[in-house]
Amino acid sequence: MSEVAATGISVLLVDDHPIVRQGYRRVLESQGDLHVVAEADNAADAYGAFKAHDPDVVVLDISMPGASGLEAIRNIRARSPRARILVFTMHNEAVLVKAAFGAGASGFVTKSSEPSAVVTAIRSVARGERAMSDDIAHILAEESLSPTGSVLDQLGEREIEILRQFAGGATTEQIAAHLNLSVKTVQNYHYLIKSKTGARTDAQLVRLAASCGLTRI
Amino acid sequence: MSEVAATGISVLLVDDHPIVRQGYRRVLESQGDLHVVAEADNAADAYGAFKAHDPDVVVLDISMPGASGLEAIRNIRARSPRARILVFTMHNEAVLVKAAFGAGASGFVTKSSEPSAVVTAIRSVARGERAMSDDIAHILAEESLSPTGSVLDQLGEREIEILRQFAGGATTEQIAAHLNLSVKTVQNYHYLIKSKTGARTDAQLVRLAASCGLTRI
DNA sequence: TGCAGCTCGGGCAAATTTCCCAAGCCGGAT
DNA sequence: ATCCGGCTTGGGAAATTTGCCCGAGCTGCA
Repeated sequence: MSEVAATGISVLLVDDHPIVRQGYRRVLESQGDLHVVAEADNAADAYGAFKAHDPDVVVLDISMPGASGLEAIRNIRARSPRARILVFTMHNEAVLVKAAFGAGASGFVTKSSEPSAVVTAIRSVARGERAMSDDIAHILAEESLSPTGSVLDQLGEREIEILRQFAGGATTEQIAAHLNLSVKTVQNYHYLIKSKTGARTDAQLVRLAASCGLTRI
Repeated sequence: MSEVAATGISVLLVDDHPIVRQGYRRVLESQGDLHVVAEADNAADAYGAFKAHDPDVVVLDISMPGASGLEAIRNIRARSPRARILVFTMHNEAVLVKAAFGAGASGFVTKSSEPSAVVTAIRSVARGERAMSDDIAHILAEESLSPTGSVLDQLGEREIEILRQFAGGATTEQIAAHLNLSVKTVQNYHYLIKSKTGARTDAQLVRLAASCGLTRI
């Protein structure tokens, strides 16, 4: 592994937009102590690049959600528990942030942050510290004060899975077949999810799922 | 106005993410002939910055959709018909592209394009040419061949309005009350819209509406 | 004039949603 | 060990909605 103090901080950049990667690369390299040693344009390639270059920090954008971003984090951490991963995305849902940290991320910075915030966060993460941008901290703080946590916290695993598929456009039959359940059970879940979340309409459910990063539109 | 050949191309950068702007700025300036003379972080400020700096090209990102991006384009073009605007976004829906050109954009490049594509597009647009990235051209070409144009083209005004409200989360009753229609009529529209668009599920309908910019999530 | 398409709504069988209920399971608290 | 609570799975029955067919009034256009 690299000696941070001696050689600076090596960074693996994961983002699905080439131009965005190039931009970040320039911003980071202009700092002097940050070196982008590799790039990947999708979650699947991220681990290969990580193994090949053993960077001090992985800066992972990925338009998220879906789960591919989270999977990439888990993927890397599962095999290299030492890995430092900084999530850098335009999304700012509390659920997403929690999920990212839960999956093993060391930091979470939104794109609305000052450019310097990313750089600072990378250095913090490289030192083994946790890091997040101010807006994320506020959102998390706000959320921890409100009695009602994230909407998804009220839902069980099965419910979340069914909500995801439903919001993705699947019919009740398709979901039932997919999960090996009776149509009736899926219908009941559908109803249960609506009551739990307070959604009165399927459309509201879809919007909810989307705003929680459960599905991308 | 500036002499392109003599002074290079001046660019106004509009993007809501500061770090992204900084990245683009570096990428563009490294080209030698491109100079970022101003930045704006929202559609509303874009025109002010345009008037103040009279750039050769406006590179406009804006997370879109909504309409704020389109409004910014119309806004600028309405008062400065000479303005060259290059839309640069991660969205690639045909409807959005058409809307952008319809609003007066000169070019449309997606973020999935090669970095060089943006630079090339900026130069083309500065010369007064139309420009678009390969993927956009393919999507438009594909669409022009399919008998079904944009999904929204098949829908009447009333249908679109009902679809918008429905996708926004309104119940059938609310829509009926809002538009002074019988619930039955709204139900019939709901059904009609589904058959016309081929959506089999309410969720699919919402996604469709969102992808057409009919509703923001 | 006549056709075509949008808007509006009735009707009715079939499907779905809405609730209520029960049972098995599992983990944590007593 | 036992009980409680929550998740998961489904049945049942009434209430609604959907899927499709229909007719009527209106407008624009050939």
